[in-house]
Amino acid sequence: MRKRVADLISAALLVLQKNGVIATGDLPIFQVDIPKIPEHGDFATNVALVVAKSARQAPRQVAALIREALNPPPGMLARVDIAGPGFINFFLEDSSWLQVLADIEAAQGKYGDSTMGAGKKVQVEFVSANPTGPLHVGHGRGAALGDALANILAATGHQVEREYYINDVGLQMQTLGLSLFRRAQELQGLSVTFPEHGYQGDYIKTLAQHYLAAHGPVPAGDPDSQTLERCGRFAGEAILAEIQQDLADFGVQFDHWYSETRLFQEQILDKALATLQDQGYLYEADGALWFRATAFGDEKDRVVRRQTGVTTYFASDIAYHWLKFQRGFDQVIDIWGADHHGYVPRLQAVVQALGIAPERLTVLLVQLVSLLREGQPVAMTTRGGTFVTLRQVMDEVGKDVARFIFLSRRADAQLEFDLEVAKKQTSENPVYYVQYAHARLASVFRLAAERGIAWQEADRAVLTRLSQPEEMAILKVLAGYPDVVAAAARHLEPHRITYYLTELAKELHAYYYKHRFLSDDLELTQARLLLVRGIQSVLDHGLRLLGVEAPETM
RNA sequence: GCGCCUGUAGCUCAGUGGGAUAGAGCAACGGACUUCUAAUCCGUAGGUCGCAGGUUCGAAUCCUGCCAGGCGCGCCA
Repeated sequence: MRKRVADLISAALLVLQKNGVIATGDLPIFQVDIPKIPEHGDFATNVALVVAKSARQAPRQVAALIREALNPPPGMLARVDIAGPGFINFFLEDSSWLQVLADIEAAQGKYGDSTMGAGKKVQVEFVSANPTGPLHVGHGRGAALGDALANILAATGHQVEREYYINDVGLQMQTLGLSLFRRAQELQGLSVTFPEHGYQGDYIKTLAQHYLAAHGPVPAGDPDSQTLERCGRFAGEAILAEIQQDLADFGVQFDHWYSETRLFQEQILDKALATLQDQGYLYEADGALWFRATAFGDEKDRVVRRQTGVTTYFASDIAYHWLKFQRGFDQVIDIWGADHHGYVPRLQAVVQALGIAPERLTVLLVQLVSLLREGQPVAMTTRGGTFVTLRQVMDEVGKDVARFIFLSRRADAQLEFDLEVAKKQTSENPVYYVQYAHARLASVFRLAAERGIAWQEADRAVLTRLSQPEEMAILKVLAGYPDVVAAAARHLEPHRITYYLTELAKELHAYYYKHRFLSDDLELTQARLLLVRGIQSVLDHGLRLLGVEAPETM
């Protein structure tokens, strides 16, 4: 609907260009907004304010000329006002909003989808937690965000792949192996000193039991390298399996689980570093190999291969991102915890050094989640092993609640998650508000079916029975949905969907309270069923994007 | 010390590439169930948009400085 108005204005501007009122050339960029106040119409544009300067006339005069030049189809516009400093306010005929319901019906459950990303291949890499411990709430937020984002990008026509990068190489795996080894020794009654930087969570003890059951007793003293590696691999694989189960239960399906090990096995690291070498961005100093990150604005150069000859984690990331673009993604989105933000400039530097346009890599930083219980912070230390896992949160409040709360904030704002509030099945908990709207409608349709009410196509004759203010308000909200999805995709902000759904649910609840849908007036009943079916369709679509269930009953 | 994020109602947060009188939920207060699901609805009250400058027709939004909170600044991952 907004687009129809914008097109109308563009056409008018072309007329004015031809008449020499405004400068020829590209059309100026103007906005068509939905005003906050009804008195300002259904849509308002600032076009006259934008054009006024080049036309060398007062904005209100320009606005009048534009209004003259408008050529709307019959029955579309009720009124066009010029207001304030030169805004043009459009008031649509009520009946023109009814088109929305026909649009929804025609889309067959896909109203909100678009083709804006057609032909674009996008990778969303998220969670990617190291397989050294269970997923915690912070990972849950990243999971909800990445998954919803991927859904939204897919709905807007992008070709999307979800990927999880497994850091299963390096020092941390040795530390993990040693932690397991020492716990195993403890279980055998040997007295040990636990490694200072070891993983202390209880889950390591459990894994040690499993290890002993599978491989038999461990020797006293320090492990040889083979044993250490076996312990590390055992723990890593077991933890990864658990992570995969957690994510599956959280409703997240990855297309690829990419192991860092492959970067070595398939010589990808060598190829990527060779590319940088060819470009002249690598140099030797102090016995190490460095990447010249300062050439692209990073604050210092970064080591790629240590004095010891072992490559760094950063080197793996160079290779991994080189590979991502080799794999043909137009857009690569990484979702990281905000504590890694210092890492962004060097990775952006790598992308540029590889000759890739920097805007093709987007790193989304997810701020941390602080967990509360009854308003009191829940203590969390990462290494110490006292943290709340995603599994615990899922068990306690449910997947849908957790996802909805995670998606009810901008990613770059810190999130407070109160377990007690999330557990309440009350209005303090917005997810139920939206789900309830959907279930309520399902209930209405069940009853309508029982009463044998005939369905009706969304044709004009029936729909003109919709004339109540609540009905007009709903139509306008429904008309805005495609814009919301598109904006969520453009800005990579799923929370826009969350807010929209809450608003739509509010419209439904108010409408439901005030008017009966099923009445003796068959035509009116059919019209209202069409309207609320449109609502249900959009609620369902939006909740699906968020990865939250749309229940039939509650 | 340097860098990134944040600062909007009592609380948690929205605020659409600068727009007209800054919004929602919760909490508070007052109302509404013989009805298609009250997990709902209606109403009241509540804000110097952290502070100070600047840019312009117009700033919560852009720029600069300051203040406060969070997170980073390894040849760790």
